[in-house]
Amino acid sequence: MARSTRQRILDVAGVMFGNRGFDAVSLDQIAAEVGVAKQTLLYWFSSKDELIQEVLSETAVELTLVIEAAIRSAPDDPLDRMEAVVKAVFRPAVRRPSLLGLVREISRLPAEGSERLTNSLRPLVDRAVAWMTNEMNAGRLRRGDPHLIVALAYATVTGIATEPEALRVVGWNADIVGLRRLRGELVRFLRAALEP
Amino acid sequence: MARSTRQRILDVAGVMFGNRGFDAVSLDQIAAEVGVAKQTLLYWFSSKDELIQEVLSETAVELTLVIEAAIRSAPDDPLDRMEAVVKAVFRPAVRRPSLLGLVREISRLPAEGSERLTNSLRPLVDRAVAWMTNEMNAGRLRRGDPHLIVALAYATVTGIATEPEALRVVGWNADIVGLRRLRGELVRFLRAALEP
DNA sequence: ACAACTCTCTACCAAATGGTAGAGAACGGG
DNA sequence: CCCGTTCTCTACCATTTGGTAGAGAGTTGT
Repeated sequence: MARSTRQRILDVAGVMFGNRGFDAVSLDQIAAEVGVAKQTLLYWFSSKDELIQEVLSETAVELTLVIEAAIRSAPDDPLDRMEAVVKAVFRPAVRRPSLLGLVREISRLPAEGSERLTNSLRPLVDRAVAWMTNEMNAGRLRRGDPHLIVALAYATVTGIATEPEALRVVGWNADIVGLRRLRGELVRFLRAALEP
Repeated sequence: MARSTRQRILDVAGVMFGNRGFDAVSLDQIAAEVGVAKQTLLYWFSSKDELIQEVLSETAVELTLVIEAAIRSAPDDPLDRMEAVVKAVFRPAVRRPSLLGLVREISRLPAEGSERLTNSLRPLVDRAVAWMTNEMNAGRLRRGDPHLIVALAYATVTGIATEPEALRVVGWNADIVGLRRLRGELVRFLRAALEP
């Protein structure tokens, strides 16, 4: 088999935790989905808590890489740059809806566990805040509290990507056309919200 | 005791489900928090599923009332009206952070259960979409797909109100000053996003 | 006073949970 | 060939889960 057992467990656990929540998914269910015995999970990860820790830090790394790559190759204009980041995150988030669902799971984890995760994402956040402050001072973004604006933009993207129910209520379809329209509307929404 | 046992159970269950998720909370824990035996819960609600159904429909009714009251007494200008609704939702949502957390819980429930809930909220959504369409045609709101704009505004409000972790990462404090600043920033964000 | 009803309790139960102990297959290096 | 390591397994365990059975206390209507 190409991917190692450990990696397959991480992948499956990521999807299941992200979609249904940490407590709602049992080790037996994950094992069944992977196609191994539960004890194989406990060989690779000494407990359920360690498993989700690994899943979360893998997710954090993945998101960080995607975002940083998007920033590096993005144009200089702040709104174009924001658009590039949103599009970069949107692609994997839609292909794997559990991705951002996992990030949201953090707030439900015991404090010690979530601490590590938020710390690993903090540099990214700090950079975003500093960058936004600069652009505001340069008059290229609407003025406001950069910390809260970053949080609001994050909340918008994560919220819309993790709540298929809300989208279903307004009659949205998850086909390719629907996805493109959603992404376009999301980008325009954020552009309007951030324009000076 | 003033509030009936049934009502106390509903209140406690609402808070616990909203904060920690349906599967993470056991009937024993709810019963202990209420101060009764688990079997008292099962006397009032024949199963855990029925309990959360009741909690959710109570939440839906509460939200609907709050929003409709805000709309009725709101000014005519669409942005002012939107601001009135956001402020009206923000107050109970902050006093009881589980409120919007519960709404998010819907997407993790079995389809049949979430169906009823989304149906009970649908009239509200339909009215919002129709209203937004009118205002767009009158040139008083930025043009766009009204369905998706409604979903995006909802995602922003719900996202920001249900993710204390995200706010902690950007150094936000949950005191009264912090709350007012957050509410102000949220309203300005949405205003900017919706302005024509 | 008595019957009926409302409400909460103790005592259980089968199933599922996260986790332990340890056997055995597969395999590479000496 | 054999020995140690890596990996996955079967068998088991204590605890917790949602849920049942039924007793008994309090209240109400007649």
